[in-house]
Amino acid sequence: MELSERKRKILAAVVELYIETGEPVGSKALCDNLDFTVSSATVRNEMSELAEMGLLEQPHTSAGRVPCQKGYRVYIDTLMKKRPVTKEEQRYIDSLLLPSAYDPEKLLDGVARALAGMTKYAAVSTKPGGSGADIRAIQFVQTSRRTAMAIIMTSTGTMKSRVFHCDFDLTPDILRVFFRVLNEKLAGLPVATVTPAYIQSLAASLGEMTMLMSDALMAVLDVAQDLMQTEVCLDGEMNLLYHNDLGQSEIRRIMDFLSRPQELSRLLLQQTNGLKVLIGKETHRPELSESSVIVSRYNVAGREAGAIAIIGPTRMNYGKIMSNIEYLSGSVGRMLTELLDME
Amino acid sequence: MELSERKRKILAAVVELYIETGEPVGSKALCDNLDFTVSSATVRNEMSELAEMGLLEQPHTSAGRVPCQKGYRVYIDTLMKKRPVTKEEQRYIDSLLLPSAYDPEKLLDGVARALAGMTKYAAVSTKPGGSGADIRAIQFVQTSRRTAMAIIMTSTGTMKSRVFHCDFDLTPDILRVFFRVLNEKLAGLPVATVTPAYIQSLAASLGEMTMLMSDALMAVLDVAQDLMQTEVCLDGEMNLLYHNDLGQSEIRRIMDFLSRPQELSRLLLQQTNGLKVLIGKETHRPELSESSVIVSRYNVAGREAGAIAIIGPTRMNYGKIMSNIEYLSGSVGRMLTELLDME
DNA sequence: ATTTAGCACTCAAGACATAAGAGTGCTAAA
DNA sequence: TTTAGCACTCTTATGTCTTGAGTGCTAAAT
Repeated sequence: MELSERKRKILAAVVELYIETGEPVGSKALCDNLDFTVSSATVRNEMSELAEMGLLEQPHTSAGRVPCQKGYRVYIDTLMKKRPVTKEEQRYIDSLLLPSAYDPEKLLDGVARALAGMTKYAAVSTKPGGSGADIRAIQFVQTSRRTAMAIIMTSTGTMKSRVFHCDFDLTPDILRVFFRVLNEKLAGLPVATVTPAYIQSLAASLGEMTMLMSDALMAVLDVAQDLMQTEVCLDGEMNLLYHNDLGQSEIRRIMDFLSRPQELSRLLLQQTNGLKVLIGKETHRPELSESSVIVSRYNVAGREAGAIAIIGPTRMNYGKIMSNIEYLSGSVGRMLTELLDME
Repeated sequence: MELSERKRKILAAVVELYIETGEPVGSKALCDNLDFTVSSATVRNEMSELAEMGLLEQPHTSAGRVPCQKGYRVYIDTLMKKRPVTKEEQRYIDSLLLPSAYDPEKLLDGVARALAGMTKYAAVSTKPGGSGADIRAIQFVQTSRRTAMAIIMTSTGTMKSRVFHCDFDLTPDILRVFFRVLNEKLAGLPVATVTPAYIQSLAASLGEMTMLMSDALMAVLDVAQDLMQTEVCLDGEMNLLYHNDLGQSEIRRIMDFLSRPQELSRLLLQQTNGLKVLIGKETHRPELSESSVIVSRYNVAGREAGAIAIIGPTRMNYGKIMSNIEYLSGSVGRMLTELLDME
């Protein structure tokens, strides 16, 4: 069936009214919200056809219509007018990000917090993966008689550390050896190089020093693998509690999903193309079959580096939130790119 | 009124049965759970007196009795038999903590996670405060042309960092100056020494280097203040969603409280004396007036260093949880003390 | 060929009544 | 002091009725 201009307007009005009020919208209420005048009967006929087309649905016979997932999809793709971010919002966002502008680790924490605060939904951000980063330096600092901390700094300004324990007393000299050997061998290499196999072969090549260094090597391997893992920042999960279109069990399912960082980051990073909206089943995650995800990849130096997203009920103000996320992800990308360019 | 032996037994039985089932307990059901035989009428009389004394209450006229907060208090103080941790539980706890045994930062994350996993309530732990720690060393690592990272290591094995930006290009030589000057001035001092005033005076004493170092100084100050702040680790907040004696709004209030780390840590750290149970209003926090907090201070080298706690509904299995927390806090204290002794 | 008015129909939600069941409190006997 | 017995209370579940919102259909109007 064709989607006439009038149907499009009616669909848009239904979606917008429903998003605003949360109540199923009836033919009468809808009449008052159209920019042309027709009787409620006409609207009823149109709505009934929209329902047939699978764009609207009725909670029960004598209720108004509610957009179903396909309806939202059409609305977002072809009907919605994007509301640009206001100057105030821009200023607000910028002011939230500025304090951590020089630290990529903290920056993405800040992004998640800002996003959660602005949208009142659950917000996620992934840190720019270690995949592209090189090892800049490896530091060792003694923390007690037999323990020390290995710290890897990367070219992207990320830093990770791990405390490790040796079966012999450490001395500044030993630490210097750790430092010298490992920086000699690893500095400048991509983090991804440091695999268990690589460390193994490195250990083998050390001759009589192998024993001395094995704990340090394991620690460095650990840190490197930590660095390789995409880290996700989560904020505002409890915002979900305040939306009463999410039922108790619905909330639980979302929270369950949010508590699995690998799956979460996979969902976000398999998206592409900048801004994307996943409505309910489009997420292909049973836990999210009644919620929506708005995700935007951010680019660092022209390459997709990470993603930021919000998760909330299907009924949300897409226009506003999409523009917010888009602006935010642009800002983050720009900031990170600048950091990189400053090298 | 006196609390006769029989009343004590009845109170204990009511509390235990209620904790187990979650249903108000009636006189008849109670008869079957007493280690002596009396008629339900007798029990009724006793219960009615316990109610008068403010230890039990009735949700409504024709319902059984439910312990009220004072009732729980008496139960915990004088009636409850502590259930010692089983060997299995010990092994389980130990296995959870061992991986991060050498890293105080991660250890307390692990504790919160373990506690949340075992108890199915929301768990909190505070990291051993920087108050007692000395600065062991300050490292500087360049992260881009004009940014660098300042890292402070403390005597307790804690490490914090901050990226900062300078208005001039950094060189290895400049970083070496940062390193030399700041370690000379600050290494060995208690972290608490590094106040804004102290940094100010330090800056003043640097003569012509003041300009060069001001960004680095501010970063170090920032890190030091970060270190001084008690950090709290939170885990298992969403466990609360699964307890149906907590209503929607109740959960929200608790979550609200949990999201304010300063208040949370204050509540925990103002407790003393090892293990403590705060029932409802005893917390003196309106948000927690219907929940209980079980908190245990842990000692490092004989001094109260931090605290671990769980927060959940008033109706919880105090016996089991108290012994778990006690064991856990003992373990943590021991581990941290060992770390310290290894210096 | 559309659009509209009118009307019968459906269904959810609220109000109200009723019945069942759990548990108490009281009284009087043991 | 304890217990049996019984009346009483209050919740919860169930069922019925009513109301109102909103639809779908039909037939008239444009």
